[in-house]
Amino acid sequence: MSSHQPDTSTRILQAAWSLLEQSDGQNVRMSDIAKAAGVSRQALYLHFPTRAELLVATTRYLDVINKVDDHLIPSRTATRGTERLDAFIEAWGNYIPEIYAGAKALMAMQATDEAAAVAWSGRMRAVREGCAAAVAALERDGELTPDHTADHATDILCALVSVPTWEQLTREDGWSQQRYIDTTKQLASKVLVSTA
Amino acid sequence: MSSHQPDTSTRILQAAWSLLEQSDGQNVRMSDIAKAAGVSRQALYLHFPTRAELLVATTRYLDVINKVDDHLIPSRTATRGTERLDAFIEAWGNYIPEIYAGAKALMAMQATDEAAAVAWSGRMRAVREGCAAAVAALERDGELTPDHTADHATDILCALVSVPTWEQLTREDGWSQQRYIDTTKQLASKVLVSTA
DNA sequence: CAGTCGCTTGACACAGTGTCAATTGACAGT
DNA sequence: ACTGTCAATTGACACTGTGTCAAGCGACTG
Repeated sequence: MSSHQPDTSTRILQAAWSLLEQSDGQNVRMSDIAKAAGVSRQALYLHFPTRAELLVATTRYLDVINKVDDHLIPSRTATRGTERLDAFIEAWGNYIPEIYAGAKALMAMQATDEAAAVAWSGRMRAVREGCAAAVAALERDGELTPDHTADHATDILCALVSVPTWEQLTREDGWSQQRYIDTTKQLASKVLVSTA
Repeated sequence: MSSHQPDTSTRILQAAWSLLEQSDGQNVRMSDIAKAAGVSRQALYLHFPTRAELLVATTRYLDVINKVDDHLIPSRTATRGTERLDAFIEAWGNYIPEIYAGAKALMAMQATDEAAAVAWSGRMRAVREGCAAAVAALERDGELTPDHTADHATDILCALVSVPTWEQLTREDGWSQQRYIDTTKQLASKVLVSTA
């Protein structure tokens, strides 16, 4: 609603996202984004100090667009620990493809840009909290395997649902999204739940 | 043995590797390598056509230095499927830290450089063959879980022992190499072996 | 003594990021 | 209408890093 034309910052973010999505997060230059947004290259720097910040802002913009919190409601309302684990994997696992292009661009920048590294690890910290909550729910219900401490189990779950793992299984090995979700749920159960 | 001074190509590869190792594969420029090798920057291009090719050559050089085949002997001579699985994880898992810096540099280049992407996926194909062999050994001994086909199980094992997963657990989560190896063996067993 | 091989020197083209200064156009408030 | 301000444009520039090119040089070989 509101204005017919979104403001320039928003148009830039939309253009950035559209290009990132088209090219899986690769080879997106500032000048490309400017052109797509119908704005001069310098205008980008009036709104975002660096390319890294623009990328970060783009992923944040995505969270708003996709109403990421809504995705997580089933996970938070799930009662039993195992249900919660499945709901978390379902929610996050299905969110990965939404943000993959942005994640990839940001991960690629980490190598050279310190700010990008910090930004990305911040976003991953949020996922880790989701993992930790799922593990805590298992532990509360006495379903957590005795093989691992809660911290240790959180590390494992985090690795299982990481973006590179998703990328390898769905992009390189050709798994469907459904197979990815189902199998990840099953692996997490086998590995973390004692009474499975 | 032989000459007191190794030839220029070798000196370049040694210098490249030394710098990659020092900086975990990041921020290593052609000019840095040239300086470290005591050679002009242009000399690098007389021996390797591009930075990507030099990186690839460096990882190949590592395989020779580390006698990668020797590492794999215990894996190939293991008799039972489960032994073989453990031996493979032990061998490859302990080889990852040796090559990590090179892997990281090559993975970072994939984003922009097609040749680097091809080179890296080629090297990963070799790992996949190791995974497939371990899974085949399990299947032969009737120890493979009925939950997955052999192909599917290979995909899972590949993901479990991937470099990004190793990176996350040991570099971000602070796991010791020993814990990484032990836990990965345990996870692989739980997930792939029927009689575990 | 000529040839050639390996390497050096210095210059250059190119792409991409980030910076700067001058300018324009629109939209206030008085 | 006059002034100020704000958003954006234009065009130039610095910087970094890769890759290319041409000329030259020293050592070893026939």
